[in-house]
Amino acid sequence: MARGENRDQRRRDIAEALLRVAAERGLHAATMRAVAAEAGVSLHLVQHYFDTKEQLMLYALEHLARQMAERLRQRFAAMGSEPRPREVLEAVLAEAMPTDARSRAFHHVYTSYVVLAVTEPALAVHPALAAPNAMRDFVAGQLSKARPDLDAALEASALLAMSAGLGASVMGGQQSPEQAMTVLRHQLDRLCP
Amino acid sequence: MARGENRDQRRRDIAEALLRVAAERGLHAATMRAVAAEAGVSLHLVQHYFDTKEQLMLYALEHLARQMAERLRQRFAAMGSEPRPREVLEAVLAEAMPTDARSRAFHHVYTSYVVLAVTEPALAVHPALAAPNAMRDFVAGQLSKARPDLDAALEASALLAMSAGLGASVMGGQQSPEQAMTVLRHQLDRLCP
DNA sequence: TTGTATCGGGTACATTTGTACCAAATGCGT
DNA sequence: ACGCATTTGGTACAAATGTACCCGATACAA
Repeated sequence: MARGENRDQRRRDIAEALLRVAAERGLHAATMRAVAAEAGVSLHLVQHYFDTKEQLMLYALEHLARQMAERLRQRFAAMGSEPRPREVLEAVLAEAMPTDARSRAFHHVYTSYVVLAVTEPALAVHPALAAPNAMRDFVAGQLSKARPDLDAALEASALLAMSAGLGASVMGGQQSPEQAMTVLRHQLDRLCP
Repeated sequence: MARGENRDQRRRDIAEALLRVAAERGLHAATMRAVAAEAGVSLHLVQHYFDTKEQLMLYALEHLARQMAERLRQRFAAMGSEPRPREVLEAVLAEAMPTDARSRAFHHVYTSYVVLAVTEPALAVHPALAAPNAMRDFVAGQLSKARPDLDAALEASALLAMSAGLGASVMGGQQSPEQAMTVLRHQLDRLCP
């Protein structure tokens, strides 16, 4: 039996259990015991696969980033071979919106990590939290392709900030996902007619 | 001696101690003992003025909202009697940007509360977390005054979302406050020429 | 078969946290 | 001066949490 693969699968299972607990009860509720119970394993097993809680937290964050990247990949694959920039941008920004339970959970946990990173240096340096930078460059590239006349970096920052802010307000229940998407599309209309 | 006033002052002192701890070490680090130590009083005193930790948390949130409202009032007072909408909007949105240590602390703690509210119903219903709604109405009013031709509610949502998102990215260190303000002013230029 | 390393489970322990209880001190009216 | 209510302080306690330790079981190598 390939023990290595099995080990990685176990680690993923446990990390996903942590993300489920964090999504439903908050990241502070993701204790070692709660994660073990959610994963259906013993406390010692969690300790066995992750020597310390910090390692588990970091691994779960990486797993979260992997899931996000995978979902984006699927969105791109669903589009044609030469999609229009406007189409790409709308897909990316829609993915960043908490519409269903899964994306709500993602937003909640990711924001929890971001807040935690403010006071935890070990988290702050983690590459997964630099994802917005890569996203900004990508959006800027698409924008400059569609509208070479405007300041792509600036507009990309504005667009992503608006997307993040709208996502937060949807999470807070201040507006519905549809309203948020309307606002976002309105901004997109200005940029990519 | 007016004991009532003294009592309120004490409660404010303790609440501010909680906000300081939360800003520097995270809201999860704001334990009863940590707050007492920060306030320079005994643990029992904190218990005396706030029967339970939840009450302390709620009161501190209200105090945070009061401080924010006070700062906004000062910004308005510093402007002329009949300020131009563009001026008002820029002041409001600048206040929402984490430029100095104080506004950084405010952003950090407020976001911590928002994240907590996702899983804590007692917090979710708190009026202080509905502040963005009032802010949106206010911004929409200023916008419609300057540009009656556009959809004020929609543009206000967009502007506030962008402001919140930019604030978050400044907190995360992805860009400087100056860069964020540049982006924000660019959007304002589009709306209020 | 025997030894050994990995996987799995249960229990124990020191620390921390919210809360409760009991004692001293201080201010005020009588 | 005395009694009483309020304020302040110290200690105690049950629950939870991260971590460490000990004991089987199982699969592979010699």
